[in-house]
Amino acid sequence: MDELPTTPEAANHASTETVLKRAGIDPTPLRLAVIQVLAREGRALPAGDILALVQDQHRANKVTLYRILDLFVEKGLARRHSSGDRALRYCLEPGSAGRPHCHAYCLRCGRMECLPGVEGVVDMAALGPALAMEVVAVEVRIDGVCAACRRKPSVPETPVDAGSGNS
Amino acid sequence: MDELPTTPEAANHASTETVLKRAGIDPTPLRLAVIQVLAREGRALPAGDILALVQDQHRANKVTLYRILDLFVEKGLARRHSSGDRALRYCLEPGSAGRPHCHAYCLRCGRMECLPGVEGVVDMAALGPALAMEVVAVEVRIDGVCAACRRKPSVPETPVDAGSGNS
DNA sequence: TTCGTCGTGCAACTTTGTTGCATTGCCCGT
DNA sequence: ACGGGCAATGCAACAAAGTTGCACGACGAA
Ligand SMILES: [Mn+2]
Ligand SMILES: [Mn+2]
Ligand SMILES: [Zn+2]
Ligand SMILES: [Zn+2]
Repeated sequence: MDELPTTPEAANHASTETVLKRAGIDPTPLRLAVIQVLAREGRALPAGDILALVQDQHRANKVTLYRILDLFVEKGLARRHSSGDRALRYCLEPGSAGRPHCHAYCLRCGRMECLPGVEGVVDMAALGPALAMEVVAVEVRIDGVCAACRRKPSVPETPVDAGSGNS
Repeated sequence: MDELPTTPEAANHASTETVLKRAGIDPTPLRLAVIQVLAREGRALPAGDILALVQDQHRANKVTLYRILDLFVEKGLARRHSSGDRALRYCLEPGSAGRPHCHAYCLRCGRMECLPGVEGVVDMAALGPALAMEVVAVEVRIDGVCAACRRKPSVPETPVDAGSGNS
């Protein structure tokens, strides 16, 4: 089953199907399209953006998309994060390893990049009082202005539409 | 110079007014009620909760509340945080120091407690790639189950049809 | 076939927050 | 006192993101 794919496209399709199956998820065309969008973009996207990208190839409904995203999160395939704006964002586990990771959110363009895992970044011991709680997850988000945006004139343009040139 | 009252109670009328004035905010009755609720609760509250608490004493409209909260955030009096559910939460700077701090969010009861500052908790150097961004804020949230909730039966309300005389 | 489940779609709804505009009270210059 | 701004508040309508209820077609098991 570890055949070398001949093209990146084929690799993407073949391996995402395998990923879904191994997670116990029936690899329907729509689910494949969703996971491929997430894999291709490699960062945390709001559902609206995912829908727009998926719809480039597939007719799709937002309710179904939300259900697919919930399923991915439930099965540990994807993670859901909040960005401080109103929309939650979804990303794959980078490297398909199941480790939680930090994010960087650009307040100007709305891009949310995945960063290394939280291990070594957060010193849980320094949070004394927090340890009164049974920890389930640790969210770390760096808000700021990304390199690309800093290079651009700081035009007070339309603020953060969470859109990335799609649709 | 910035002597805080020795008791939290004393803080509740005389000093909240001073805090507002020093922040350049006209201390209207409604604004005083809002900051007093935040000071009294000492944790991060969603706007809906703040409105309910304020309305115990004061007739108030949600639009005005949102505008007051925006103003507090803009003037650096309060902070806005996301909790993973879709309501943003507001808290005062603990100790009236202007330092950002971490939070603990209970997934069961929804309480969001303020924790110590992020200094000493997050190792920014460990985030290599993130440093491509000009950092504006660092959000750290610990999700889990708080001590109080862990003590309670894990299922608050289950539609189990045990023989309790319900037909 | 008949049945049940699964994946999807659509409309209506809920929650959270925002916009537009009216009203009220206050300060300020006349 | 008068009148014009202006700040603070309120109300209704709106908007974005997500959820619920229900229907429908596909498909496989009985
Ligand atoms: Mn991520
Ligand atoms: Mn706080
Ligand atoms: Zn950017
Ligand atoms: Zn709790």
